[in-house]
Amino acid sequence: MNELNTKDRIIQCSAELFNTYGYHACSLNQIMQATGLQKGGIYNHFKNKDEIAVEAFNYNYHRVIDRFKKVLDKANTPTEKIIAVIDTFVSFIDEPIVKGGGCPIFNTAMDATNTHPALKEKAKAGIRGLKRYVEIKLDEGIQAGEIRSDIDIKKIAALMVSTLEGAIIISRVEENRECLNYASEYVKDYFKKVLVKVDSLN
Amino acid sequence: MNELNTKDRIIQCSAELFNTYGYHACSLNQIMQATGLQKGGIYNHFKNKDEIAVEAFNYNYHRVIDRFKKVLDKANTPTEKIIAVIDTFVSFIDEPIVKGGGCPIFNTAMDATNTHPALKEKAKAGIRGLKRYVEIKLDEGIQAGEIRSDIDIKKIAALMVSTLEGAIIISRVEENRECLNYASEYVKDYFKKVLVKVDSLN
Amino acid sequence: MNELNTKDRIIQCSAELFNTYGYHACSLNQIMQATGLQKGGIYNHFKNKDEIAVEAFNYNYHRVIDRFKKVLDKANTPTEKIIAVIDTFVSFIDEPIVKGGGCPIFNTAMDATNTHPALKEKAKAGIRGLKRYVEIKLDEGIQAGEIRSDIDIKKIAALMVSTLEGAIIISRVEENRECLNYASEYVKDYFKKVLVKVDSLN
Amino acid sequence: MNELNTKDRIIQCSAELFNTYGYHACSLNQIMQATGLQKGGIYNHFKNKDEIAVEAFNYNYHRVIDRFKKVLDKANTPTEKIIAVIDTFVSFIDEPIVKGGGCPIFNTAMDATNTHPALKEKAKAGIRGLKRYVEIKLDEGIQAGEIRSDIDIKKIAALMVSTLEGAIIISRVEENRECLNYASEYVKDYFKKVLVKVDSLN
DNA sequence: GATGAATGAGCCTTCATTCAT
DNA sequence: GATGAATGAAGGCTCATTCAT
Repeated sequence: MNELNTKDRIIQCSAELFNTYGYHACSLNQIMQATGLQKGGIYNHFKNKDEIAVEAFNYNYHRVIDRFKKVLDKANTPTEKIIAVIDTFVSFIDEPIVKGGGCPIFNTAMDATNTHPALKEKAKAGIRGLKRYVEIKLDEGIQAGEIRSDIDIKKIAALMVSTLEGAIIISRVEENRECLNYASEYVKDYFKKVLVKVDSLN
Repeated sequence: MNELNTKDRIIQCSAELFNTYGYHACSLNQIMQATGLQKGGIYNHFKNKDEIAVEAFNYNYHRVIDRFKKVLDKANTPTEKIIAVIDTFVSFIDEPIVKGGGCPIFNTAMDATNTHPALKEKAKAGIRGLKRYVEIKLDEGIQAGEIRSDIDIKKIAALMVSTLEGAIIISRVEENRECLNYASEYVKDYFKKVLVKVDSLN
Repeated sequence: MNELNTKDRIIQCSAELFNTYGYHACSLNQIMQATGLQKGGIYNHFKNKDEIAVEAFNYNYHRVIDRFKKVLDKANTPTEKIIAVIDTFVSFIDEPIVKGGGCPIFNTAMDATNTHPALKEKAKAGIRGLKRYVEIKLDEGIQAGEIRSDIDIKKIAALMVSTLEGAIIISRVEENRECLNYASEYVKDYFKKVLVKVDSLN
Repeated sequence: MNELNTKDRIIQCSAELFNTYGYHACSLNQIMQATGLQKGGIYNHFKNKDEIAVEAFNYNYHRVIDRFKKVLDKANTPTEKIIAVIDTFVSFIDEPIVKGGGCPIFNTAMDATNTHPALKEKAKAGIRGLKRYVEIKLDEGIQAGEIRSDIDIKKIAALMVSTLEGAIIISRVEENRECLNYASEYVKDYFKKVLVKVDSLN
């Protein structure tokens, strides 16, 4: 039960490596070393490096979503959940989801944009999924009457993701939380002051 | 005067290639093909690929700064200049500074973070330079009495850069302006409504 | 009874593949795919690829001999049998004995000559067997008094095989019957005009 | 002048290796060893193994044609030239044109038929060239009035090539001249007794 | 300055074979 | 008998770099 089959072990190991180094800078030799398998042992489970990369991305994507779910589970009200969403983004820097740090979805997006069409599409869909997740949480807040109903959910979600992901990239490069703190504070403040209905705060 | 020396030609060509493909996915063969030079012709000017990459980054960085300067030259007041700063970020998607698209500073930052320490430091300094540039423009606004003097310049600049760069990444991957439009509108609105002194609008 | 055991199925499948691609260009993966077995399922019946190749050759060799026997069964006189021998060679192009076409004995001979000593010996013996078969048919003609008794059986048989096999190779490559038709017509004509006793034609 | 450039050296070495082992059984490591070059040194001159194989075939093909030309140069009359053609085929066994033995054109034809379309086409054209060469020599005999003018040149040439090439294959596998001797004697005899005009022998 | 042949390590992938299940 | 995971050598090819010309 605690045992992991080989294919999954390869996926987990390479998920870390791809997130750390990117597709082209991560070699099969690194995956071999990380998994303790030989070339052939890896190719018994995947037909080529692309397939590993795609499955590694899927794995990382789900870890991102799982992190959101896990953190949001502890939040009770829609308002709390939105705050939890923001905190989850912040956690990408404090406790990276995957070795290599940052947000694996955006890391892959950048890495694959002009070099790996299939992977780029996966990352693109991943970004859409991330925004959609935020949109849903905002909508739940509206349905619950906690959030103003006159806002443009899509725009707000896009803004939140842009700001927080942009800040994650900066904080990852600068190796400090400063920028992400600014973003987190600001977005939380904006949410509380602008989006939350006045009477719901009472 | 119109002629370009070989070294600069190599830098320009590889600046495009590195921005498009990243350090590891861009080979010297591609640079050879782009420049029309042979191996030796390139190595006469640089001692290795790293050196080319570093100079290519410098070149791209200055093109970014030049773009800001050029656009801001047309703005008269500090307030107009801040708006122009925002518009410049937007222009990264409409008229990419370098082939490959997006912001070369952030592209390099992502590419080099775990794979190329020297280049990462360059990108880190580049991001700092970008934020500093915005800080200076905000400060000029304060000095001119157009912008509220009680704001945290560093924080505001960081937020602007985070939001707009995050949106640039998304728009680049999604191949449409939507996300960047949201960001641009929002940041402009925030600037006008929150940062600009009330009486300065009269 | 109609069922085929696994070992024979492997032999038949690989006989086709080896005749089509040759020893080195035919991989175990192809044999796996053709037989529907996995690696182990094949290695349960053969200790290595060589053993499969040898048995596949045997199988193909016997199919060649069987084809001769089957066609010659319909011929009544020794003279008719010689003509049938020639027609059988022609049939190698019209209705290939094995997928991949041509004569499996000569195909293997060419494939194995400098690369696979054991297989080469098998092919060498196969060629000898083929010539011997023709010699026997010629001898039967002599014994029956239909063929001139002063001919050099060995030489005639060798000539017939050389000419027809050479033509088979050409026709296989050219993908048309032209060359083999020439050879067949000529050899038949030679047989009738030179080898058959004058009085036996009356 | 006696020096050979690297590309030609690669071609010559691999021409031998391909003729000996065939395309699939000849590895780049063998070519490396034979030429004394490293991988990269080979790939500086050819874009891939196919290109080497094609140029190696061209080289071998011309060596075949050159052998014919060289031997035929010593023959004076058209009749002598035809005899010389036959002797040239015989020489393929006595003094192989290329290491590996036999006729490189037919060796390649067999090797490439189902595995290497491009090479097969080259071999096919090579066989056509060989037959055409014989046709021309026969035609010269007719023009000179030494050979009967009522023969079907195309058919006779095809028969000669079939018989002699078929015999070369057998003699190569059997490692003795017997079969080729039979073929050579027979074809010469046929030529002298049937094709040559009676009065030209006086 | 520029060439391009040469290096040799490294790339991704496939190979024949083994063996615990 | 059959599976298919694992091996590890070898496959063809590309890489960044060097250097004699």
